[in-house]
Amino acid sequence: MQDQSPTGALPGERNEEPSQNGAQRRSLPLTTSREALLDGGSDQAFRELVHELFAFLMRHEEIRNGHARYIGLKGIEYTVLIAIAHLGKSGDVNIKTVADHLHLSGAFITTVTNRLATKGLVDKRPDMTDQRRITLEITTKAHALLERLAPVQRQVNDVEFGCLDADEFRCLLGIMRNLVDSSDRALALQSYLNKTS
Amino acid sequence: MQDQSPTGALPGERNEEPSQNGAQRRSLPLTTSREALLDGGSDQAFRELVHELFAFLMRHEEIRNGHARYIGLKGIEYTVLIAIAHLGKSGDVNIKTVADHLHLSGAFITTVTNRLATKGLVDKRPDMTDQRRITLEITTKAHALLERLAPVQRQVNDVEFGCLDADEFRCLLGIMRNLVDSSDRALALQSYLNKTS
DNA sequence: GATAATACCTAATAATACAAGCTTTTCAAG
DNA sequence: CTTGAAAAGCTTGTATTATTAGGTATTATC
Repeated sequence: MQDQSPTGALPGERNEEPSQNGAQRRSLPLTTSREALLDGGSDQAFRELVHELFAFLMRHEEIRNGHARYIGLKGIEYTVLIAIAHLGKSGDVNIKTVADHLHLSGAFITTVTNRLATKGLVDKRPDMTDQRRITLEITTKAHALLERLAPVQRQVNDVEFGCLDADEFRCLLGIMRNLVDSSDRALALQSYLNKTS
Repeated sequence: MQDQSPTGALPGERNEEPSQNGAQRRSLPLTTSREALLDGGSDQAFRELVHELFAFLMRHEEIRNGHARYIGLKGIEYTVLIAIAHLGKSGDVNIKTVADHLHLSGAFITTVTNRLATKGLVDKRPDMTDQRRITLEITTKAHALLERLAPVQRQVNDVEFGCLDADEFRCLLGIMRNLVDSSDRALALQSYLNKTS
């Protein structure tokens, strides 16, 4: 699938200098110690998961960029826009809400939402009860843009997630909900370990 | 969890201008049409999956950056380094192999691997059978670096993926393998649709 | 050989994201 | 009241990340 060794020639000629070739063939240290993730003491499958995760992640991001491009936005602008719409379903949305959800800095969300406001896609109103805050809402114009995108987006999403049946979908959703929380804990641990080094 | 509306005050005052507030409360268009991903005709759960996916993705990337920082590398340098080690298990690795796997441009992989080579972490040797190609290998020094990282990495990974039991792990790995392929197909469809616009 | 295609490199450029410092507002303590 | 700390958001400057364009060398095809 990766077009590995497309030369297909002279297989016997590899590794003529074994002294140079030792490092990466040697076994790498374990990257998890959890029983459930190890298979006969090997973390091979876990490593593969991590790599597949990254590979999917990059492709998914590129698909997002494509959706964005279709309606004249940068990838990150599209991401912030739909995050505002998404978070808006369960309460008022402000800069910090979005920043926390997307795990980006508040300063960055400020600049992106300003760009979106200039384009008339996001409405920034001061919060009634706390004048420091800005309430973010997507506009009717943004809604129309998302309507225009939807037909294409549906087709692409149907292919991207075409491999999922209903059970796998439920399974994946449950796992992802948990992974977000456990990742936050892992980040906290990591920063603690780095501090005490 | 998101510190939504921490003011906790005057809940009755929201939405005093309903005319401004219509857009984001209105129902958004469906983003998938697959039966298996819809729940009573609603794509709400699917949307949530997409958002959880992104949220996890950002946290996972930050954890990677932390691993990288621990051994004095940039996030992308660490990523490329372990990709070379990973791909090296199933054949020779060259610039294009890595670029395809990570879905980055060959030019970018060139600059990153050059940086890694300067640091003595990657060995770039011309391929025996095709002199245009460069065979990439991680060095003994890089191996030692990864050994040093491993103890910390294990602890952090154990927490990050602490929510997975053996069944969920198997399930997730299977799904991810499929998702990488289906994403590639989705990207192809997207670029086709954009061309015919 | 001539031509096309591929692999890689370099340089210039663009997109992305953050840190530091600032203003304003809120809230709690005096 | 008022004073000070903390929080929200904005501005500016900068670092990182990644691509595109243009170029060379090599291989494969006719």
